[in-house]
Amino acid sequence: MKRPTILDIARVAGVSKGAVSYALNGRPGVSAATRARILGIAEDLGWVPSSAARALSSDRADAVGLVAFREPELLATEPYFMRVVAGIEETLAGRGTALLLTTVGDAATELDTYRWWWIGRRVDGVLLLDMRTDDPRPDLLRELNAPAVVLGAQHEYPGLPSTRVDDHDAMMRAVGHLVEHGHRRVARISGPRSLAHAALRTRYFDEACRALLGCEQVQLETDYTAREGLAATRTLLDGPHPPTAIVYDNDVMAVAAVSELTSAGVRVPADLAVLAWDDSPLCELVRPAVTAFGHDVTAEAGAAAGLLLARIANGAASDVWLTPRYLRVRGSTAGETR
Amino acid sequence: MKRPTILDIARVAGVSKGAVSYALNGRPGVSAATRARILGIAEDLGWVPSSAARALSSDRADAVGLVAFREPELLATEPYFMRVVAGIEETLAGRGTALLLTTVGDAATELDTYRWWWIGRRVDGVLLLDMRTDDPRPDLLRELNAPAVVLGAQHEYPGLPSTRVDDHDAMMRAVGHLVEHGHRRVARISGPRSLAHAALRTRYFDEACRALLGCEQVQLETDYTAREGLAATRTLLDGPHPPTAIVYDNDVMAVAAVSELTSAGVRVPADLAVLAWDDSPLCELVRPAVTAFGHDVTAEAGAAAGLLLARIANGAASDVWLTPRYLRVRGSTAGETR
DNA sequence: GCCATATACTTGACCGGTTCAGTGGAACGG
DNA sequence: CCGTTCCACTGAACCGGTCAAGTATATGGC
Repeated sequence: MKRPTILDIARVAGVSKGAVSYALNGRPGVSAATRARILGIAEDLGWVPSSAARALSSDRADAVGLVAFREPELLATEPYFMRVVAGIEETLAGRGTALLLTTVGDAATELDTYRWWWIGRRVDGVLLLDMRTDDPRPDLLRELNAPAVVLGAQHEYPGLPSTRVDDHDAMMRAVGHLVEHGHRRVARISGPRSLAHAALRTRYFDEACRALLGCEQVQLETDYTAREGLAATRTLLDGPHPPTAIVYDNDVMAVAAVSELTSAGVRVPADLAVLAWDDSPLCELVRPAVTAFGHDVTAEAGAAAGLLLARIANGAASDVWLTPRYLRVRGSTAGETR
Repeated sequence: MKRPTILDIARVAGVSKGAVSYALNGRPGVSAATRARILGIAEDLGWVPSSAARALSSDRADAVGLVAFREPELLATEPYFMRVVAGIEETLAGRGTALLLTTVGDAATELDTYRWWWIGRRVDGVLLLDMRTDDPRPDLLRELNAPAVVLGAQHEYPGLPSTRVDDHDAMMRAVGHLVEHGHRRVARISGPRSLAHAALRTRYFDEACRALLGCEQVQLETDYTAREGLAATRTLLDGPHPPTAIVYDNDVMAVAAVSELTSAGVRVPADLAVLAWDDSPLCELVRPAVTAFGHDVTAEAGAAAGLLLARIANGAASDVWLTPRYLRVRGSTAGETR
């Protein structure tokens, strides 16, 4: 049982395949009656366009790509990535655009993937995630002249439309929230500073502390895993001036810390307040639930996908500012102390 | 700057494009010297095969598909799915095969996706996940004659090679583990019984309880979310004969329960032992860490992807049995009771 | 009644590969 | 020295769409 082609439809309808093509694509050139007849025949035959043929002749792949360059462990634990994928899908679904997904272990493979996908026309464009400082990807994509959109950019990337966030105000509010609850010794456990957003938040944290507490506070760097997050927490608490509140740069570390600390007899938030940067269902999984600065990751990813589709369709290139982050106050900073 | 084609290479090399095709694909028909020269020119020109052209002429898409039919919330929280994706990628990467991923919200869209992907030749085959009772997908894929592999099948699916697991022995060991620790009233909080594995585990749990405890024990059904898991837990503990141990059908519910209960003053495992069916980094995130029955999801998914590639390449169709599940004993069933 | 225009098609080139049936020349055997 | 075989390569069809250019028929205006 061979898959039907437009030629099969043309034969049944008694017209040329050109006419069938016009009819199926809803463009002028066929009468309404003929169009309806052709559509009916296509339906009867169970015709589905050959993506390869379409891609070859119209130079579109009807697919966009997403490359994940993360530790496998983190990829599995952190809800962030799947929420991004879900958001992208929400936009792509129904528009006939597919999502190509791959995970890579090193930066060279990452660049090769973009290059092959684009030159081989597997994708019409790509989404960029987790921008790094001195990230080689924007240059590559500009060189390739491939449509690309940056998800959650902290600054402008010339030539690459982005969904933009600004953590500056959010960080001010985060530290402000802790200060309001009486904290004077606040620390932060950061993700790797090679990531642009982690580096920037580190700066913003310093600024916020200077503004609200009069001096900078200690910050430690980790790889975002629960293991390193816990180790950093221990380092801080065992130090000479243990903080009374810690801002964690992701949900995984914050949740791990709350679990570990409460079971060790540390009262959260009475002895130590915990605030997570990314909000996710994980934050509700532990007790006390974790106060978090969050935003609608799914919606953001959907917006980015929309931006990419627009860029592919007509070269549009304006940034989209995301709705500001929200502070979801939960027990880990403001619970009953008992 | 147009992308180079094999015709460009042919012109530079002074041969026909047929010769270039032979050279690039490593098949006989060109001399070693010519082949080397052509390869060099291709490299210089930065040539990358057009996936569309290749797909069109050779009737291969060099891609496989994965359709996720899950609650968005669960998709984000449960590490399972991302581990599957990572495992698949591990096998596909380097073989030049891409992964098409989509999430769907209903069964009709799910089937349509498979149909379009296959008839439109977007994929050479698909992976099936989360088999349901009376799942319509095997029939559809057999009808389409599309290569497909079932990941984690509990029984044989005629025509569909599978990676097979058998939860029967594992369930016996799980209940045995709890009985050994002195538990006589054991309950289980299941995932939706519309899922084949959840339904089967429900049966196995009954069998294990009859064999090891002399009578069946209570089981409640949920949708796998933390919310319903907690509600079911409450129902059990507030009932007339509260269990002293609960087997949760996924990591999310078990972890949520441990957090909630310990913060409510329930001692785990002294008052209530908790065992999770799927092991994942989540289980290590809470205190006490959650005892879990697990298996190497990443490796399993990789094996399934390998099976699919073999099936696509040569129609091979033998099932692969996975290494048995392991029981990772942690604090939630065997911790110091203090 | 005749030319201009619109409509509803047809025709065929084209996208960039793969593949099969030639073809010309060198090597080889007798 | 001629016929056969093998090798290295050419030429062209083909995959299934898209689309620009061409054609035949109907419609309209004056």
